[in-house]
Amino acid sequence: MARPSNTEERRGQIVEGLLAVMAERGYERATIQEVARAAGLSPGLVHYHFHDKQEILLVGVNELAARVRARGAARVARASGARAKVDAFLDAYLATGKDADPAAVAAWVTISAEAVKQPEVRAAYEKVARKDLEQLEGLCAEAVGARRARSVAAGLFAAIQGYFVLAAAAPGLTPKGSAAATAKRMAKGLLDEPAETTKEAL
Amino acid sequence: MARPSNTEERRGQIVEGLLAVMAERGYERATIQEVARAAGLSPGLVHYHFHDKQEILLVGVNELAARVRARGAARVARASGARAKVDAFLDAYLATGKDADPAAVAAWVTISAEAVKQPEVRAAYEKVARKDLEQLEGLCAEAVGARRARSVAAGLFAAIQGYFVLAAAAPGLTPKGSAAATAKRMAKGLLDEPAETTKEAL
Amino acid sequence: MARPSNTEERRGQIVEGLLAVMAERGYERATIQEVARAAGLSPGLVHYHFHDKQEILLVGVNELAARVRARGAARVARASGARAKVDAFLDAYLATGKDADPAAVAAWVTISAEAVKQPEVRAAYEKVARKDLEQLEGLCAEAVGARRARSVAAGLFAAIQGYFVLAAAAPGLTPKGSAAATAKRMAKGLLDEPAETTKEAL
Amino acid sequence: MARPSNTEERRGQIVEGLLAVMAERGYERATIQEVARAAGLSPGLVHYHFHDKQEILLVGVNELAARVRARGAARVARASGARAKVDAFLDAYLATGKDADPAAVAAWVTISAEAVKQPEVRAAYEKVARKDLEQLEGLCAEAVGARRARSVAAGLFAAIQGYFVLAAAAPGLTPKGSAAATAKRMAKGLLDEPAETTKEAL
DNA sequence: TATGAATGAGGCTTCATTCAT
DNA sequence: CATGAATGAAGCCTCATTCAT
Repeated sequence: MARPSNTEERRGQIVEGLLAVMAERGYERATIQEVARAAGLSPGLVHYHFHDKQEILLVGVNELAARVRARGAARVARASGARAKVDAFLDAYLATGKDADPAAVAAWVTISAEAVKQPEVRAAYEKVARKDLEQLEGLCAEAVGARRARSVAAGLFAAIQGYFVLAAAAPGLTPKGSAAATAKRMAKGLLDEPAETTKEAL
Repeated sequence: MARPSNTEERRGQIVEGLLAVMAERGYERATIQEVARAAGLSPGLVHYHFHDKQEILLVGVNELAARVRARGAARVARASGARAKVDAFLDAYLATGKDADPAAVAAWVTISAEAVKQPEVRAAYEKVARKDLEQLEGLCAEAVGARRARSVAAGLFAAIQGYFVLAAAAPGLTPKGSAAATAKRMAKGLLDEPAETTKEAL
Repeated sequence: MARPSNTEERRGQIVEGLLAVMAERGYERATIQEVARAAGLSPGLVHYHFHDKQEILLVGVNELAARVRARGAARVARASGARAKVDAFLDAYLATGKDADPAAVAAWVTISAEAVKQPEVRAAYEKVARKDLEQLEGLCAEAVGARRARSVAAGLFAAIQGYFVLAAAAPGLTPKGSAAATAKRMAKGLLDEPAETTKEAL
Repeated sequence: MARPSNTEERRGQIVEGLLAVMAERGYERATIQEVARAAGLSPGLVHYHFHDKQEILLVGVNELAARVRARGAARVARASGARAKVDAFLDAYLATGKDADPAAVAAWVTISAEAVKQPEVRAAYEKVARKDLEQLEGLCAEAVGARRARSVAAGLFAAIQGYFVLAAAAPGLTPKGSAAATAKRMAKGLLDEPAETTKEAL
């Protein structure tokens, strides 16, 4: 008698719809109409499953983070040794070729910009970013000690975010395919650096 | 006797107004009304001096780039030696303290996101980014040769952009004041690296 | 074997739900969803038992009237003497303390306003109001004669409606607990007044 | 060069438009489109001069109150003697014939109902009602002393509000033209009543 | 040049009602 | 009878842009 709920499926569709539209139009210009069309649903239904547009975005932030995180976890698990794990992490985030997901990168950059203005988005963004950053920090700490791991991980994480921005906002500006390799060389430089040098730099 | 044109002054005011409002509301939500108010002008005057809103943004992209470039040029000029010049460049972009300009950073991150969607903005963004990147590449080439300079400069430039994003979108996530120091250590690692290692990485 | 119909019970629940929600949100803002929730039913069921939202309201008008009328009838029956019966009537409508029903008063005021715009509601409102008014008129006629009873009853009835409005729309404006006493004093003045004065007033 | 502001004129037109539409459709159903049409303006202009629909209503509350208050003040000023002033007050509010304003009464009843639900409207409603009530209380106090004036004035004020409701929501229910006369007889009864009776009633 | 009112398209959101299950 | 998802029509509000003065 009672209908089986399909809410989770619908919510998933809608979130995917927003991420897809957002990747090419941005958040503000991703109209509910378009999101609904991308999801294959009627516009009214979007607001049946979500309170407002922002709520879709907040779920999207977590969805996007979960996606790359899954890939990262798998790669890191397969690697052995602290340095290798850091490299695996960087490879996962800066994947090219078939693992690359330009739409996801574009959506992520859009989300970053929304985080600048919308406190709720900022909180969600910061939360997932913090989780990823802390994982990277943990990997770095194995190689370089907890004290230095903080800034090293932050630097590598910043490089990742920056590669995202440049890939989405200025394609053709950076050499294709060099991101992961360069990031790994950055990691090598930061992690192999003798301690005394570090002190000077600080 | 025609009164002297104040168009350039007005245009400057308007661009500053947009950048200021955009830093906290984003581009889409920066209304012409607010921009005009921030500029101390009337709304109608905005469209007298600019064809449309996007035109203000395009000028803003260049204005923002020019600002940091001026600081960068001054610092680089004062430095001597290839490595020192690269460090000066990084210091200029990742300045903290009195030289820091959080509003400009927020506006820049917003512009990056607009560049993802608006071709005209992307073109303008890419142009100014390319100019900065090429300058950095030139500095790196002095230390490491033209062949490797491309990817090294791109990596460092990405790190800068990433630090911008994190500063604006997730303040408190990265250690305060570590950006410039870490970036310089990245540069050191990339530029001092023996050539053979590079080959392997590639 | 068909299960026994629970239609009347369900209709009653739904009407109560509407009155409850209407008391704090008004008719237009009382959504079917909320009404259903307040009734402990599913939204779809509401339109199974009622053709549309207005039909619920029309039943609600009568329900609300019946409630106070029951109390009035009981009190009036216990009183003896024309004046005492009028007082009992006023006491019933302007009850305070445990007999007071602020939600019902708020709902009633809302209904009055709906009656201004919706002809069907006006008809229902007018019908139940007329019935109450005629009862009061009958009581007054015992004391003052049919000729004068009409306007006297109307005045007292107006005072009741006015106390309702003020209680719901401007709580704190009128002295607490004075309504019934003052209304009874009004009744005394109107009913004991010598005939000749009346003529002048008319 | 600077355009002369016509904001006050426009705001007035819009408020009149809302009151007019509200009188026959109620507040919720008075769409901005209709209000604009009634005011002879474009819909967009309404939100140029008012932040939102509620703001128009709040101004309308005061406008409506000011209107009747002006008439009341004039009548009361012309009367001499405490009792005559109270009668003048009642005549002003319960005017019939050419002084009657059925649309204003309908709008006022609608406002009362809105006051039940919207706190901001309630505050505005309470404020203007309090002012009128206090004036009436002052007039009553001259006749009956401050102690009793409070409840007497409240009772008469309630009767006025009740006559409004009945006139708007159930026209034809109360005898035409009897309101002012009956209210004045109520006033006579309440104000001439010997003190000892009052004590008992209290 | 300058002002500020005016326009109108378009987006988000709400919600009564319907309907498949 | 019952559920809850689905629909689609409005409505409020925003805002870039235009224009009379």
